[in-house]
Amino acid sequence: MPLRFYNTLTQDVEVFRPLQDNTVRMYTCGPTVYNYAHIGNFRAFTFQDILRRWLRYRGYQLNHVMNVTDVDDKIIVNAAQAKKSIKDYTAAFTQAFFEDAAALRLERPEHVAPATQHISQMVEAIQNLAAQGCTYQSDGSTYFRISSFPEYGKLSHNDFGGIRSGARVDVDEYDKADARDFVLWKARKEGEPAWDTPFGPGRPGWHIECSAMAMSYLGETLDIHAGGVDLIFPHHENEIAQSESITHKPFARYWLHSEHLQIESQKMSKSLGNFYTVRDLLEMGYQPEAIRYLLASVPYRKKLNFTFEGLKAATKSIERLRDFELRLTTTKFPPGSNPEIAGRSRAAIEQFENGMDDDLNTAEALAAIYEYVRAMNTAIDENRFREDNRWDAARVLEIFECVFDCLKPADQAIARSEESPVGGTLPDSDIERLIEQRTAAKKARDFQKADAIRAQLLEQGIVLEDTKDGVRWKRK
RNA sequence: GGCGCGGUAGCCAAGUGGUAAGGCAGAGGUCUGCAAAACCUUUAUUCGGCGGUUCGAUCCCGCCCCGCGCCUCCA
Repeated sequence: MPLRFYNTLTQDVEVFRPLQDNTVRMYTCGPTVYNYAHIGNFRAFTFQDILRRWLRYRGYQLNHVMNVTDVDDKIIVNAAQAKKSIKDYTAAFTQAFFEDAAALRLERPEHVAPATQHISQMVEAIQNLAAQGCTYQSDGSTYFRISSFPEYGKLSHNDFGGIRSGARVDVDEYDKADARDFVLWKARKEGEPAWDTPFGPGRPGWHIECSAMAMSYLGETLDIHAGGVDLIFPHHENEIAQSESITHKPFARYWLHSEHLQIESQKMSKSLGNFYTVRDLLEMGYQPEAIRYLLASVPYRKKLNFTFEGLKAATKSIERLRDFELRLTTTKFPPGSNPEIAGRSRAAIEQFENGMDDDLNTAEALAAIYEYVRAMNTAIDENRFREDNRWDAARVLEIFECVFDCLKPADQAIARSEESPVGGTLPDSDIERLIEQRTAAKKARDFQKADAIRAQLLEQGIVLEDTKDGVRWKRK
């Protein structure tokens, strides 16, 4: 089965094919840098990362643009409260965002587009819309006239036909002709940043940046546009209205939306205090790979119930896979290759691929890995695993890592020094020497001394495992 | 009210018209000087409830109950 995605536009699962040759032109809605992004935000960004990685695994070249909204109401308010310039304020949170993203091993898109660096493209887009009669001005602001776009509502599947200007709209509340009209350009206000334009000084409305930047980097029709479900309406609906009014062509062919993350079955909110950032969780001592694994392990269209129990389970799951990888690389196997193992490896890869191809069903893909790992552990226990089968197993783990990227530990020196400043980093040579001493003690049947050495190493975060091929150790 | 998503074992979570993947946790066991790791067995006669279609439904249809999201800024 070919690669398929659920398309919000058609409400159906569709086979994916890029418009032009082998390149996928993709636009995703990035962060608004008014604060630290929380793990709910990062669920969406992790989904986008998984999407990127799987597209590439499937042989596509990527041209991915992500915007950074660096001017909006909240930014203006927060920066003022922090007594910082907009520029300094957003620069700090932009940097923090990419630090967190790096901790979660999110690939950097080919283009990161800050809104304030693309004002001219937005101005051009608005002028184009004005020329086509899709806009009007009111009190110095420029609005998009929704009645000029009959298809409005096709993404969110809302029927706005019945709602006409004046019908149920409180005309005093807005300066808009129709309650659903949205602002393209906000009139200048005292104390707010503003740019001079042919249609007056002011700053961009939220939606226009995505249309303008997406089309300037990727052309009139994108292959994929992705974001969180909360963006379907009005943001993406408005993007379609703007873009298609300009080009009269489809703006994006596949619309992919990730579901929200909930915390302990509740909505995430500041008032409930259940609002976690990546750095909150890292400070609690959780591994970034575990956060990534947890966010990636639940298929993106399903609500993800974040719990600490789940985060701990993710940590243990990764440990199991790491232990398997360690066993593979440290065990001595008889020479040759067992064709049964090779065949089982190919089957695991196929199952993994089938899962991912099915609208990025990561749960299915993971099941393939775990079933495989258990089968291989059994094969090793029963001495059916051969030297050359190492490469079969390594290939399976490699493909897993292409997507999940959580086996290689983060910089352990840093992680450990934060967690246990006393413990420090014991050099490998010291560890090896202590292990030799313990082995000698064991040989002399001095188990008390042997266990003391093992306990001593454990205090340093070093776990020993006796195997028939000798002692294996790992950092906890 | 409109639009949309979901309710599967203690927790997380796949899935199919023919009788329930996987992970974590729990219990028992094998192995081990003891551990660790690994493996084995075990944990849903049952998939929110009630009807219907069908030889047969967790999966299709209807109704109901519950949770969540969007409809204003929001991943």
